[in-house]
Formats: sequence, structure tokens, C-alpha cells
Amino acid sequence: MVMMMDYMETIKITNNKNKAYQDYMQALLEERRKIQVFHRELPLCLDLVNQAIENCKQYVYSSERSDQCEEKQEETSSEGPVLEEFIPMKRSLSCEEEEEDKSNIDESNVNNNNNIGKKVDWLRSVQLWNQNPEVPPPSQQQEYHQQQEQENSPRKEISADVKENGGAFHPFHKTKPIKTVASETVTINTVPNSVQTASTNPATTRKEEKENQLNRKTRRCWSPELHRRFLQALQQLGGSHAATPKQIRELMKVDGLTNDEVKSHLQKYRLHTRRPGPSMHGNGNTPPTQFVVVGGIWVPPQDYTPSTTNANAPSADSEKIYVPVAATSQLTLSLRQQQQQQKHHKQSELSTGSSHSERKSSLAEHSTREKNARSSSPAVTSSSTETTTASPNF
DNA sequence: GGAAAAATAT
DNA sequence: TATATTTTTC
Repeated sequence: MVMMMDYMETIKITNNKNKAYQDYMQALLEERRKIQVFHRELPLCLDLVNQAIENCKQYVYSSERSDQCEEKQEETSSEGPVLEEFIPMKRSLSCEEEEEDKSNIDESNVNNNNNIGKKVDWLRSVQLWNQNPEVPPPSQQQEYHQQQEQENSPRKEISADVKENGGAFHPFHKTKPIKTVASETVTINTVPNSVQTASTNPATTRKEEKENQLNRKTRRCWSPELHRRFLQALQQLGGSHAATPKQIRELMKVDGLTNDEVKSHLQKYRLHTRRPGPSMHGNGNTPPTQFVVVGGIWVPPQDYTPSTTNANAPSADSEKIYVPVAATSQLTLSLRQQQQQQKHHKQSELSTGSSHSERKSSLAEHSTREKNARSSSPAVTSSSTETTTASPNF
């Protein structure tokens, strides 16, 4: 009786494993279908997958047959099924969970197949990388993976929220709440950054460092608040092209802000707002559109109010305006972002002052490479193609 | 205003 | 170390 129960149990396991194999085969077929697109580039992969499928088929077939045989033998034989027979299958199935053990090349096709599967996955990820703006470029993938590890939330949430993978612009740091600005001239972030790169670069002598410090102006740090004022001024002056740096500076009413700094910022602003975004899966031929970036998302200006984070789908208009990501998305900070901010903040505390914490914030978006814009800058500045999909932070 | 150079970040 | 991004300087 006990043996009988054992046997029934074994059959159940067998069926389950067959089922697992069949599922696996389905997966393989699916993979093969995808690989076939790359059959020229990956002929061997295709081969291997085919082999694996064949083996799967054979295995399932043979095990079914052996099941039938055993069922027939059941009446005549008192022996239970040979469990060992399933061990290889189990092993191969568990390979999916194991890390690849390269020393163990027993060439079970299924095992091989795992590698193929991974390759296919890799290829797929490349596709996503090209097509899906949510997947950061390689230079940011490390951070991206950290995100993935730190949170289980789906990517959609990331996209709805502000992404932090930088891109053309680095996110603002928001650990330090910016105090509300009075209507009069204010001092926003005008404190020069403390010694930059001092003692961090062994190549430069102390003399050089000193000289640099003396000669070179400290970097202007464009805080979200500063940028917000910049945008306000821009709006008042009729857009980034109508406004001049001097006018902007006067409207901004920020102590210590120079025309050059405003000009530089304006330049960057223009550069990014006009960037055709060739790598952006857009063809760069799209007619000019006008968006406001709120929380990393383009929204039509009419839907944008500086104090809200209400972001809607982009729509066309005349000229788009960038809104500092951080300035409008503070409410959307996720725990992960806060963690990252803490991390970055820690770093910045060790090195420099506010500029680091500003730049290293975690509120960013995937963006086009500025290089693209620069490489085509002559056309860029004159053309009106504005298919920017990046959301830089200022 | 624009672009090269330098500084900084990844 | 290489590359990208941001700011300064010309």
C-alpha cells in the first residue's frame, strides 16, 4: 500500500516534470521564433535552440512512452519506477536557477539552451535599450541595475515618476529643501562651491590648484529654484530666443549671478530644447512642438502650472519649455530616490559642496546624448526640429 | 551668440 | 580609462 502511494506520487512528479519540459519546449519555440530574426547573425544560436527543442521533444516523447510502459508493468511488476531517470531532468531544470557553471560542460542540450536563452534575452535587452527610453544607456546601466535591485516596483512607476538615470542632464538633488524665495532679489545658491577637485587630482600640483582656484571662476550651480526663476524670466521675456541674458538676469533678481552664467545656462537650455534627438527613435523631422517638462514628462504648456506636478501627455504647440525636474517633482520622490540621494549626498559631503548634491540628485530622465546635438549643431541651431525626448534637468 | 576648453560626472 | 555632461572662457 505504501509502495502504491509512493508510486502514485512518482507518477505525479513525472507528469509534473513532463509538463515542465513541455513548458520549457514552448519557451524554446518562442525563443527560436525571436532568434530567427537574427538568424544571420546568430546561426549557431538558432542551431542550438533547434537542437534543444529536438532533445526536449525526444525526452518528452520517450518519457511518455516509458510512463506507458510502466503503467503496463504496474500490474505485473511490483517494482516502483526508477526515480533516477528523472534526475537528469530535474538537474537540467534546476540549471535555470543556477549560475552558469562553466566548468561543468556536460553538454546537456538543455543546459546549453540556457545559455542561448540568455543570449536571446541579451539581444532583447538591446532592443529595449534602443527602443525603450526607460532603459538607460550603458553608461548608466549600473545605476539602473542598482535601482532594479533596490526596488521591486515596475518600470512604469519609474517612468511615471521621475527617472534618475541622468542622460543629457543630471538630476537635481533635492535633499536640501530650497527656501521659499522672496519677491526681492535673493541669494540662491550663489555661494561658490567649495574647493573643487582639490586634492582629488594627484596629477595637479598644489601650485596649479591654487592658480586654478584663483584664476578660474567657481562653478555656478543651477539649483532648481534658480532654474525656476530662469524659466520665469524666460517666460516673461517671451521665450528663450527673445530673451537676452542680461534681461534674464535682471528679471531673475539673483545676487551674484552674472550675465555670462545666465548666458551659458541659456545656451544649454537652447541646446537641449532644440535638440532634434536623432538617437531618440525619432527621425528628427517632426515639426516643432512645444512641451513643458514636468517631473521628467513633457506636458503641453497649457497644462503646466509651475506649482504642480501634474504631468500629462505631450502635445504639440509652438515652443517647448523645460521646467526643472526637481522643482516640480518633489512630491514624487520615491523611497529609492531618497536612498540614492542619501548615497550621493554622502559622497558630496565628502568632496565638494552643494554643487555635487545638486548634480547628483536622482531625479533624472533618460536623454539623448548631447554629442548628437553637438555633432549636428549647425543644423540644430537653425532648424526647428524639436523632437527632444530627453528631459534634462537644469 | 556660439563654440572651444576645462571641469566634473558616470 | 573613456565618454558624456555641464560650466567657464574666449
